Amino acid sequence: MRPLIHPAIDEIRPEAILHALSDPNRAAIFANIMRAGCVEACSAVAAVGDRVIPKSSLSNHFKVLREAGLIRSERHGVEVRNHSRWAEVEARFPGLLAGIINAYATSVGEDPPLVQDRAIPKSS
Amino acid sequence: MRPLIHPAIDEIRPEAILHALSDPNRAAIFANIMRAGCVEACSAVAAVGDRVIPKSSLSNHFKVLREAGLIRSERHGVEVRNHSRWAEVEARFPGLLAGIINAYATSVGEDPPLVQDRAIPKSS
DNA sequence: TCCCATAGTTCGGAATATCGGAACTAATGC
DNA sequence: GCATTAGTTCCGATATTCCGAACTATGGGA
Repeated sequence: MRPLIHPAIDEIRPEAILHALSDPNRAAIFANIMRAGCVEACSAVAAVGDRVIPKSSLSNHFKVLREAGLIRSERHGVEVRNHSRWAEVEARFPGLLAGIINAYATSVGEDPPLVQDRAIPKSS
Repeated sequence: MRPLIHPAIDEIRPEAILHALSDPNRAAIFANIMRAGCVEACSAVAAVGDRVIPKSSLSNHFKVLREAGLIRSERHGVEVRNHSRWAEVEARFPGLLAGIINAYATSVGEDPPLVQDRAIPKSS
């Protein structure tokens, strides 16, 4: 299990961000990470829309978001916590993420790609 | 040779735009269409950066941009003229295209994906 | 009208990427 | 030790991309 890889802020490329967010599932996960106080475990995502996502696919989605520079992932014991890197990305590419997230929000009227949270087990 | 297909403005989806522009070649072509007075023939693109693009690939790039709703293509005799649909897309997804184009422009310092125009033959 | 040149599309196969089930690792608790 | 939970990795099936070659469509001569 190799360590989690994060690009430095000046290594982040627009094409990687666009590719990562061109998948509506990943865009929904990323939007959710920002809404949910910037922390979301992989296991907190059960489904996007009405489609259940297998965990190998979820793991890969988080990897793509991470390696695009959109999130920062840290292992905490057995789980991984994901933080949005919005502020860093916004500083480097002003308006990029807002434009994308707003565009998805605009098109939600026709096709809501909302993340359905899995009930988090007795973690308190 | 089937007719050129353009989505209606309310059929344009953010994921299609992001996918289309997540390819630096296509992003460079699109940026060039906007810079060059919103008209550019397929044959006017010879290369992006130092990489020559075969015309079957170019044809496909224009198709992806067109079907994402980013450009409008019209046949004029033997050639095709491409117009940016910036204004329409901006009206539906404010800030999206500006954010993307600016992001690529920002990262140009490290890796310029500029379109090299082919000399247009005696077309006047 | 026939022929040619030009602009662009379509075909098809190789290379590449994505998806997801099954097996695996790593941490924690009993 | 064994079980459970969280997540990753492996790998085969499927889908996508790339690009050379063949094709189509238009316009312009002779």
